Amino acid sequence: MASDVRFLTGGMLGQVEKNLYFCPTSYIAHLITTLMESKPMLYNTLTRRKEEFEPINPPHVGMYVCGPTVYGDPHLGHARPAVTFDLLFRYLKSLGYKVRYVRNITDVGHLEHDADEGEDKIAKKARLEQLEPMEVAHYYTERYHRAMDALNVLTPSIEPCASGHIIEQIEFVKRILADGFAYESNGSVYFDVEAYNRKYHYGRLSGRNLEDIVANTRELDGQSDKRHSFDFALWKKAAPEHIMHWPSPWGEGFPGWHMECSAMSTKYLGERFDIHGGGMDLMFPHHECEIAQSTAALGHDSAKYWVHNNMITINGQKMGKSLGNFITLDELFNGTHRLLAQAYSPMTIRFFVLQAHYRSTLDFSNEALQAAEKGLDRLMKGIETLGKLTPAQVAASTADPADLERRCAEAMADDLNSPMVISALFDWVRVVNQAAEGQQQFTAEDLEKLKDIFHRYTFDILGLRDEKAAGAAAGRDYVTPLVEMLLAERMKARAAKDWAASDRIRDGLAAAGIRVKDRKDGCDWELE
RNA sequence: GGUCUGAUGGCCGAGUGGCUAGGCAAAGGUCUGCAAAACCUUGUACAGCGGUUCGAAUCCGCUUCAGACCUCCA
Repeated sequence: MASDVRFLTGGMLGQVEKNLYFCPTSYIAHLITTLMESKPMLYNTLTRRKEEFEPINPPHVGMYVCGPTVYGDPHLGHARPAVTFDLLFRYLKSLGYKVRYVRNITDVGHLEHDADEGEDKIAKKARLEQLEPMEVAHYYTERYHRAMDALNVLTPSIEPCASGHIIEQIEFVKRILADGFAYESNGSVYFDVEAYNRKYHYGRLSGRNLEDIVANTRELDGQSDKRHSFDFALWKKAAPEHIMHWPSPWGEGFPGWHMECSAMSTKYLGERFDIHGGGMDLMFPHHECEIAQSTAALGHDSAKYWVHNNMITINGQKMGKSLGNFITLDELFNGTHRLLAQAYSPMTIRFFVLQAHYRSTLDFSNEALQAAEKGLDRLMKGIETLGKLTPAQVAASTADPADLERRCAEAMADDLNSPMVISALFDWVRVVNQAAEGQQQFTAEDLEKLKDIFHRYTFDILGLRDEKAAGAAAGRDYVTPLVEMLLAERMKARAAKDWAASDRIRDGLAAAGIRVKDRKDGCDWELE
């Protein structure tokens, strides 16, 4: 396949042309092979450009993604990073990498309103519902897992929770203190941003510098233990009413929010790892602080590529808990929300997310979801049709499946362009449908190739699932004999031009949720 | 106010110097006894104004509008 020049993109061809004049044929072949094996491109927030993805330690890839804070039901916003990084996880695995994917569960340390004065989110929920904090965390972690299963999001390799890594976090804080980038104050430990900024650059991920941050951070009112308003907590002293606290060298307390990610990514992926992901809204301050913490403790960068997914919006505004405009995944699946015209299946949601590029905002609307639902249906039906195609007795196929493979591979390699993959698949659904009508022919070999490509990209990489087929399979087996019998009767009636009887059977089946599809040679049927 | 993104046809949404993205919706046609399904055909869409260029939706400048972050958020 590497010798096929059609696989080359414009830029590649340019390089080939430049060298064409001086090179022996074998070298050109080598060049083409090399270019064909060029690495996928991934947008790195740190450099603000697409970069070739090269793992630090191939074939191993370490990926850390910020997971949910488990104090509420998972909503549509959570589906975006989950699906995005599931796509990346699946894609990297399909390329042959051995990926260790760590996605954390935040069950302590995440404060409301103000990073230093607010109440812990889990603890607040526990207080309001009179539950043990661990009950709250467990309940919503379960809910999250169920939603992720429904969305066909693969379980990460490791899913550590913050409360289970207090010791590691304390050790991490000690390292930062020892390196002189933190200070203890009244039982709490704060990161010394100024000291850090003298040696490194605080704000480089989010494109800020300390002066901007100083100018835009409100002044301390004198009540705080912090030296500067922009310093952030590594360890917080627990107030007497606080219900979640652990012993530490600085007294009873709990870790700062940003600490868990630094400690757990280092523990499971090492001091240097490949990918760190999360929502764009976490860039500042969370990821910025994480970089500062890790760099302060380790003396160097920890993550090589920072990947951020954009937000899902509703009426152009970010969908979020704090704005109160979010729709939970359960509500979506059941259609129980005032903004929903109907229920949407988990695969519709997944497809909806995948139809937009992960770095673009994606606007929620019933129209958009309904379009996704129908589009997904078309794709699934196309794959079903493909499964029923029979090879033609021809020397060559009328279309080359390699075209689909190339388009899908190029799209994925170009910063996970799932919309382009879907677009290519749709183009080929048309080809498949044409083949079913006898307007295209495929050799047995090409047919197998085509099936493999469709399955690999649709199911393995995009992670879609044919819900209808799966759900209908059992019911279909059950009703098949009866339906076949009725359809045989209908065929007889049609042969006798008894249209009334024919339509009576068809209408009856339709009422039972069975749609009859007439073909030239007989008929087919499907469950609605 | 600071930093950063974006504005694409009825809707969603790719693309980013010359070549049809795609889906949904709509219209016409083919097939059919009629439907359904499928297929074919149909949309001079790139916020506005300038500039660069043989050529701009794509690059540059300005304007308008929208959004994100700067306090917790995926």
